[in-house]
Amino acid sequence: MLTLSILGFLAEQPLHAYELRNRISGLSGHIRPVSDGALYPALDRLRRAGFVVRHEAPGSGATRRQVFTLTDTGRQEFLRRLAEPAPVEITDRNSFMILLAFLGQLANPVAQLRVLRRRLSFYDQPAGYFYDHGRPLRADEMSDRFRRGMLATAAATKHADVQWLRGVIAELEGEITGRPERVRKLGL
Amino acid sequence: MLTLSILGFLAEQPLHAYELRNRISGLSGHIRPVSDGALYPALDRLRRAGFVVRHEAPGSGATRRQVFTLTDTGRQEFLRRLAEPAPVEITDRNSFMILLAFLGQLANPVAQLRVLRRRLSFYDQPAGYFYDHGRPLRADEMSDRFRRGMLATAAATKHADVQWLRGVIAELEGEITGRPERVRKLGL
DNA sequence: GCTAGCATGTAAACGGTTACATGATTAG
DNA sequence: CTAATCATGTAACCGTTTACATGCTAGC
Repeated sequence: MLTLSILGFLAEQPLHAYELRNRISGLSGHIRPVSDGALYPALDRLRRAGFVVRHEAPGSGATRRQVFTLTDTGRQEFLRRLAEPAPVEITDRNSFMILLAFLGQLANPVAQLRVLRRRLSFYDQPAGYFYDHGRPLRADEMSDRFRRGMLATAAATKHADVQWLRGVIAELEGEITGRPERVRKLGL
Repeated sequence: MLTLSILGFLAEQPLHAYELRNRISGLSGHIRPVSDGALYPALDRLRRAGFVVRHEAPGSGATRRQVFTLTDTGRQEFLRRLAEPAPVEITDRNSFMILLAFLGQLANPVAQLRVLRRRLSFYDQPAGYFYDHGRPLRADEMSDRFRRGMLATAAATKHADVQWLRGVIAELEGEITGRPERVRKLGL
């Protein structure tokens, strides 16, 4: 996920590591700030893989900035990862949010729809959290108030997510079917 | 977090690794099933640390089960980790949910309250996700619909969490102040 | 006959956390 | 004068993922 965040921000504009760190930390709501020990090696892996190139620039302080720019293959890799996310990037909400932050960079709305529909279909399968003899327990069967709270807040989150997903999917579908019609009309 | 889940389930009853795996996977809503390569080494670390003991039992199939039982020091460690969670276990929602799943095992409601209040106070600080020249952008200032969606669903989640936290905190506070009064009344 | 479930493990590779190391500038 | 911010990095340690390895039983 760190790698995708780096590629995503660099796809917008070249940035140096320090600025990347701030943006990535902001992306998670400062819940889990990136550590330098993760960021600098990650940038070097990307450089060795040929996805970014590095060049020096003066900093606002004394230390010179190492500015990273996405290469063409880096951009291809980024778009591929956006369009074909791994299963965990769909199921894990934190990971999906990072995907969502950069989904707008996927130029094709059909590709955007594919990702959003995968997330929505994941929500189709009901998620039972606790089991008694293999049977998932319903909220009202649970004696523990904290576990009931888990289920209640999870349900609220799911509801909000599904509502939004349905809305944005309908919006995109309208734009896709709407556009060719208009083009046809204008063309005639 | 894997370690806390293991300790939590073993605090309820002795279990073998396979059963633990099922419960831990269920706990996350099957979003991120535990891999054997994480579970078995984790159990062995706990055994070497003296937090669990292992003994054999017949399985339903051919392979014999390795049943793990929490030791007294293991239970102490578990309760300590529940009562004094690391910062990331408060800020990261996934981690906090695991904490919540076992918070009922903390016998003292005052200790439970301390944990819940820490989570609530984390929500006090506003979370800006994207920045423009250092200034956090509001949802209506953002041109990207997916990023607006991120903020919207995050706000809904936060709202549900805060509502629930306030409710359960008030409930616990009532029980704490209520109980001694009744005891006093009965005592007189 | 085959797949799914039950049941336990190991090893290599990878990536992240924590701590260490350095040094200039700016605001209180 | 001191803390925060800017700015870049390294090294040890730790835990997770992924892939490999084995073998029985029950249901289709």
